[in-house]
Amino acid sequence: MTNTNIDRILAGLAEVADIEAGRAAPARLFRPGAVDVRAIRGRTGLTQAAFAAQFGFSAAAVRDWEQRRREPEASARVLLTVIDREPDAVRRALAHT
Amino acid sequence: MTNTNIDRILAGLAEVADIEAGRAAPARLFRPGAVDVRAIRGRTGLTQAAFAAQFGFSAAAVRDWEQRRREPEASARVLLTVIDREPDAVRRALAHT
DNA sequence: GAGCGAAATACGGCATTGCCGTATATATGA
DNA sequence: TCATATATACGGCAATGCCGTATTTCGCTC
Repeated sequence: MTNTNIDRILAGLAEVADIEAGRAAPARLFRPGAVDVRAIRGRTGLTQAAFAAQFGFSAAAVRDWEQRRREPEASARVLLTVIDREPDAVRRALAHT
Repeated sequence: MTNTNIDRILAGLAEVADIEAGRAAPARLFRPGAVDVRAIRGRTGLTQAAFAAQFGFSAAAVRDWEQRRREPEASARVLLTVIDREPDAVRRALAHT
């Protein structure tokens, strides 16, 4: 373990360069940043409770997100994005149950 | 606080009866049960790492789910269901970023 | 069959969220 | 004004998210 950490740093820098040059794929293609839960819900015209019920969230989670007390997990951010952009597809997928 | 707990139990039973009779809506319309992550991923033909990268999960979460070490959150279960049934819609929604 | 690399399994461990419950505030309509 | 629906605020425990790494299994070539 002489210069293993330095090696790792160099490898990391090389990877960043590769990704930026398009020679490699980033670890996570879709990196969901912060989502505006209230805005997304607002577009659906639903109350917090109804929104949670329709899309399988717990009401508590939606509350915490809109109050900015908690940040939605990566999975939740992705789902919220899909709800925002393809709401009918989400409803179709959930209706089957 | 004499019989407040008994009251609550009775109210709960009444609510269950209402829901089963169709007179009331359950707290969560879509209740995503257990999902078979490996099966869903298998249908996509992706490795754990690629699956995670494509849909915004962390590789660690996918690993934990498939090893049945952790159970995916409600949001993740819903997203996995949507991925299974409307994969193109999910890709479309995520491509915009 | 041996050897190799990719993929998956297994697990320790801390930070963070999920989720529940309840009290308070803020509309909105009768 | 009163009542109801909706949203805000927050304490608190259990559970997952996520990272790191060691080990095992799988698929392939030689």
